[in-house]
Amino acid sequence: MDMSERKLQILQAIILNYLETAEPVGSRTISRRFLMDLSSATIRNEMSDLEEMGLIEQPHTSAGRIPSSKGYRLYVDQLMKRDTVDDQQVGILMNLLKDKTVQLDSLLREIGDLLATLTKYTTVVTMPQLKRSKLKHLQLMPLDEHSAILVLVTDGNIVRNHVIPLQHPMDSTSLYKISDVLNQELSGLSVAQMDLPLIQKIKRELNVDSEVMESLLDAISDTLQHADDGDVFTSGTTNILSFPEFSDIARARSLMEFLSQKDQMLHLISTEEKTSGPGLKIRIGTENQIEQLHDCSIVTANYRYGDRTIGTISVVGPMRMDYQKVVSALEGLMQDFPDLFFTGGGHNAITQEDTNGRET
Amino acid sequence: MDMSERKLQILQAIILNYLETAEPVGSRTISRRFLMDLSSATIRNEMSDLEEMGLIEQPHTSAGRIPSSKGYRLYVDQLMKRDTVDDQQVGILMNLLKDKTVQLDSLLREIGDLLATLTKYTTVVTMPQLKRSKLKHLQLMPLDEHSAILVLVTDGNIVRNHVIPLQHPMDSTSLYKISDVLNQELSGLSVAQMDLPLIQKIKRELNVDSEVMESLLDAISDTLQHADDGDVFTSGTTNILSFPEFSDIARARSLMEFLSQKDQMLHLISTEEKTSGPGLKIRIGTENQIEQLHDCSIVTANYRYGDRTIGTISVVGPMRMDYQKVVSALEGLMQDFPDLFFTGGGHNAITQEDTNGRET
DNA sequence: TGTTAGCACTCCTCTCGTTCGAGTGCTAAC
DNA sequence: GTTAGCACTCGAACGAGAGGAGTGCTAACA
Repeated sequence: MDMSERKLQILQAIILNYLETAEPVGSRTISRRFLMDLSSATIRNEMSDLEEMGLIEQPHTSAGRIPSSKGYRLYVDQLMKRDTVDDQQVGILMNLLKDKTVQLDSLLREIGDLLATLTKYTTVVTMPQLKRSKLKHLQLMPLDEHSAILVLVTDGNIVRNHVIPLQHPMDSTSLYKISDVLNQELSGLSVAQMDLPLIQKIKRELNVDSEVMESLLDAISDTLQHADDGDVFTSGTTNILSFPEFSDIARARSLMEFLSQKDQMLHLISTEEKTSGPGLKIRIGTENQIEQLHDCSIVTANYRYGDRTIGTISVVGPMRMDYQKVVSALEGLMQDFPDLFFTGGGHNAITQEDTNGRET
Repeated sequence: MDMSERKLQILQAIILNYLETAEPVGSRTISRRFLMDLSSATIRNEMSDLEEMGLIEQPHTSAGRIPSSKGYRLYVDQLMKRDTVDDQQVGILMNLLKDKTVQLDSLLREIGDLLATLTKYTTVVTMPQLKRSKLKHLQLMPLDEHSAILVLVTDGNIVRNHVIPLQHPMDSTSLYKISDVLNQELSGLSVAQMDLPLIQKIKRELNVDSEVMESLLDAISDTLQHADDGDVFTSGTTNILSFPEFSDIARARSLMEFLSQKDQMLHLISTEEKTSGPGLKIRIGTENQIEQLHDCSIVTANYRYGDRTIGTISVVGPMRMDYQKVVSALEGLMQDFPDLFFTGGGHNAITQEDTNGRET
């Protein structure tokens, strides 16, 4: 079956109306609100075709139609207007953040909050993983007799700190001295590179013989190896409760619990990250592998440091979500923070990994 | 009307049964399940009295009774068993945390998570405020040409960091030197004490004349003054969705949104903090000032550093909550971390501020 | 005097049938 | 190709009625 211009108009009308009302859309509604020069009967025929193509579906016989995952996919890829980026509030608010020298993690948090309030959906931000970050500066600080604090400044001015156990008390002067040496040896390297062999090498080079020093180095290396805090920041989860598709409390609960399980989210989104190019990535309904997300859509942007992707910012909402608004917001964000995003792709940058959706 | 032993038994039976079922309790149920030697008619008479005393209430004429705020208050103050503390799982799990030298804030987070999973309610932990904390150690670290990082270690090994703008680039050696001086001057003081006059004094003492130095000190003082991050950590919010009293999604939403507004929570709980003594504090239903919490109860423990209260750990649940379990869990916690809590009060430490509840 | 059986009454909840209306598919006419 | 008309479907809304849990009151009993 071929795809006429009119069919596309009708599909778009259904999507628009369903976005507003969250109720199945009937032929009459479209005839009155969108295509006044056509009768409902004509539209009925076209809708029948659209259903056969798998772009819309019928909850039950005597109901209107709702868009399917495939329908939304077509809308997002071909129909959606992509040029209204900057007359959003985004720009104004973003500018507030832009000027300050900030730490990447708090910037990301603020962006997450902002996107959640702006879109009224839920945002999920994966924080940069320590292991993949490069060390800028390192500093040992005295804490008490049994421990010191190791402060790490990495890419994007993120500050992390860990308690390091001490075999024997050490004063701040010696801690400073060690810090200096370690800085020379380690800064510029990624944390993942700071493995045992490297530490051994440092030990040899420094001709470390004192037991104290040796145990300290071991403790540091141990801490770095085990510090894998792929943190996830979520904002706007309560927005979920205002969508009619989640008026069933069990559904709402299952989704919210899923979103609050950091490890799961991390796993989910980090698999996405690998597959996607510079632009936005949209996953619609059943395109999501995970059961709980089958009636949700996720729009994801990767953020970078230098030329490496180091994390993602996602907006999660019902499949019915206002894709245009979400995409605009994210693209506005990407324009406003060119240092944080790849900006190669431009308009046609929306990518889709593989169409292994499970529509009928 | 006088309060017979039997009336208390009946009240307790109602509370117990309502905790389990979340449904109004009838006289017949009590006669069968709790007081088999009394007929339902007798119990009806007693229940009528209890209602007149305002301890229980009737949702509608032909329904059973549910406990009122006042009823729960009496239960908590007089009836509840208080001795089964340590056969809980608490102890075992807590021990995992106890050994390590940890930072207070992450310890509190873990405690919050633990209490939420243990009680199946929601926990709210207010983090120590920077202003009220004492400085242990301070360190400036180079970041880039325009900024340095100020790392503060305070009471409880909490590490905070702030970006400090620099007028001119400074190398790490000079930053170390300044750190040393500031450490001598400031460590041991509370952050609130580090106000402008003190900074001025330091400037004079150091005979600071260089513009660079002066602007740096100003920036530090400015940062400290404006850093008021009374953070709130919440865990187990989704548990709310499993209580029948919040099966109405609007109610659930209103509560969850309230709990996620950090500033509001902070305000709410910090007013509690002032009024309460060493032990646990329980606020039941309408005893809460805030509308959204009128059918919730909150059990709060203050935690301390040295002899100052610096924050609170609260469990929030429906008014029907299992007070005994929650109190046990919190008291177990307090026993396991004697450094973190005042342990003067002991058993009768539950306090109540003022009985301005609004029961009929 | 306290306890209990009995009974009328209330009122919520559940179920079932009915109606209503939105929407469809099909057919025939334009 | 478009449209009017019509029969049909099916969910949502409504109301009546049954059922049941629970109460309060009264009268009898120990």
